[in-house]
Amino acid sequence: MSRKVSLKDIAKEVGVSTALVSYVLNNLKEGRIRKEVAERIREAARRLNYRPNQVARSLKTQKTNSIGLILADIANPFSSSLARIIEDEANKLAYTVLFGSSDENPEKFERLVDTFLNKQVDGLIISPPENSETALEQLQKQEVPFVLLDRYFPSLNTNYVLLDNYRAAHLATTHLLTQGCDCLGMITYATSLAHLQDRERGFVDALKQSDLQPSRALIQRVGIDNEPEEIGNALDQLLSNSSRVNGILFASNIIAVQCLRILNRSSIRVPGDVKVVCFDESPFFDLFYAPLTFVRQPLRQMGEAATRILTDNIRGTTNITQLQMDGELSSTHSSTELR
Amino acid sequence: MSRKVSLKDIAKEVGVSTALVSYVLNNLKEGRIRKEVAERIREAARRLNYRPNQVARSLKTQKTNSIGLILADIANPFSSSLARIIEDEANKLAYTVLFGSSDENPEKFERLVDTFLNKQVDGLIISPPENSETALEQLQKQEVPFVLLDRYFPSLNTNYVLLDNYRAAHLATTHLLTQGCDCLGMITYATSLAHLQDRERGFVDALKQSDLQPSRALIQRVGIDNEPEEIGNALDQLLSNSSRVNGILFASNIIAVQCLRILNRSSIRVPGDVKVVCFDESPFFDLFYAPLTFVRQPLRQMGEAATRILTDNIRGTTNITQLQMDGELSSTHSSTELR
DNA sequence: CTGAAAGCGCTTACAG
DNA sequence: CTGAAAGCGCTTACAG
Repeated sequence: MSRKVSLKDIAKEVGVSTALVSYVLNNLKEGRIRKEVAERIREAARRLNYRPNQVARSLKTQKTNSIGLILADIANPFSSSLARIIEDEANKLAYTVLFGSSDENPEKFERLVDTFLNKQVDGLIISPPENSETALEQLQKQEVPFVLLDRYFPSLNTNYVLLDNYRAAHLATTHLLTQGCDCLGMITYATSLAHLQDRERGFVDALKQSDLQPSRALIQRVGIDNEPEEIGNALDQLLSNSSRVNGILFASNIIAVQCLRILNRSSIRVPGDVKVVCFDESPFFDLFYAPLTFVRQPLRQMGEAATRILTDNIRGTTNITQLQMDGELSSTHSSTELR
Repeated sequence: MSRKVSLKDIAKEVGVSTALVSYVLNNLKEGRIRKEVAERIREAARRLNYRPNQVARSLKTQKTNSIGLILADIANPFSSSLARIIEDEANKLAYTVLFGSSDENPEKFERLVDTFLNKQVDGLIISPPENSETALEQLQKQEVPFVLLDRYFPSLNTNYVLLDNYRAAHLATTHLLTQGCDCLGMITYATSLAHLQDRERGFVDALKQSDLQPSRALIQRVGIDNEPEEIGNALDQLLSNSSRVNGILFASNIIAVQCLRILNRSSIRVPGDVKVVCFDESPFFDLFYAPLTFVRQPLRQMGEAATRILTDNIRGTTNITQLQMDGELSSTHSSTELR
């Protein structure tokens, strides 16, 4: 690459100090620099195609204006939707975002954190995997600004922004009951992650508290790596003769899609034979022949809040913000359009 | 944040120069440093929780080991799948990735390029919007390593990796013809983007060259911003009485989903009333009641190739690589599983 | 085997 | 209004 032009080059060109060039290009000391000199500096910068080296600036200012975003898997539509919202909000606040996928693997997660911190990101937005508490405590000890997104650890007093999963699951379950289901099933994950346990508790409590107590309720748990076979087996269990459920709550959109495709193939009709409610929304739910009911997470609010809380922390705020937002029950064929 | 520990702190602690510390921690001059000293340095680094400051390193080495990824919209599953593949490949090659969405807007695109270059990324992977040729020529002039992904400009001699869209569309169209469609439609974008024009040419040429010439063939073009209404109108046009098509090629998965949902609601049966082939794959296609045929792009090969070509260029290669990869016609209910 | 020193490209307190 | 100079935290040619 042809040598890049630096402040020094401009200074030489114009015949002033680099300090002055820096002031002018950063619009500092506005009134205190001769208009004429300022203009010559700007002109030279333009002419030489000057590009401020943010790396040098970062080294000096100890700020990179970049944040790290760690999700389970950016290829998951739920994650990429959040990523997009965070990107927009971060850009608005003059931050760039680095991203990484943890694959639910705490070691990989720690490696990502390490890489990002070495790159001197100003803070992190994290959807943490299981068993990452220690790593997060480490971050707290090092006073790295971060906010958890979508997930949290009750044992840790950190910033977080997530759905009120208990209420959402409660709502979804009650919906199934009022739709007349008397034998309910849930397919969720075998995990210690609190947000998923909240969904399970919401399911169970809704059943307990309802007058419409189902004759049976079954919970199937699959691995968080979403093995299609395992999900298929879970569904089979719920639909087997001995436990024929007529209402199912799916704890994620991936579980939902996997199960709906199986229902398609087995010609089990929704909602005729079995009613379902899914967690998370997807524009693709519209492909299903019947309207699907799902818990819509307020993704935009969540992403924006997480980004704002993070940047506030970066800029010095020390208070901890914990947000549980309400989801709403929605249904395709009435939902917002895909873009 | 409690002051960070630097090389200097370790040097002081151990009683050696920072140079030595640097050598040891970078595993340089292996044989030429006393084992005992090296061990003491490593131990101190560990004990003090030393974190190498990549910003300082980058300033000195003129390499950031990060690449910028610019897509149309990271929230689009097609984009996020590519992003994930690129992330993995980049990590393997010791690069971190920054991302940005252009929203098909050339001004926004240029801003992103600018931001990334100011951050001194070592190179860019770009899915360029319309009218970004000048910006790309600029990059060439500045000798910034970059590779185009999914899209290209025939007028520009740049690296690129993309589907052979002409052949893929040809294949898809021929498929519809052999399925007995005698009145074909295509819904694509009104755009100068070459990869989409290639799809259109493939469609048209397949018709011309076939013995199974359809009685009519219609092309509807919608804006690249995917206005649902516009897509709906396009579909209406194809299905209106005067031009009742029985086979449609959708130029993107977004167009496909939008149209399939409308077909769902209008109770027009696929493939009974109309057969369709979609571009791009989506795990969610499985939600559709009937098997869907689609052009599967070799995303993994594309993402990996783009990343490798870029890093090769960063490391000094100067040759230009242009790859058009073959897509294959695939169908849900037989495709790989969703994870 | 090891160290002193320059320098990457900025910012910014200080001095005038 | 403007400049000289230190310093951010590294790397690395050079010298010994």
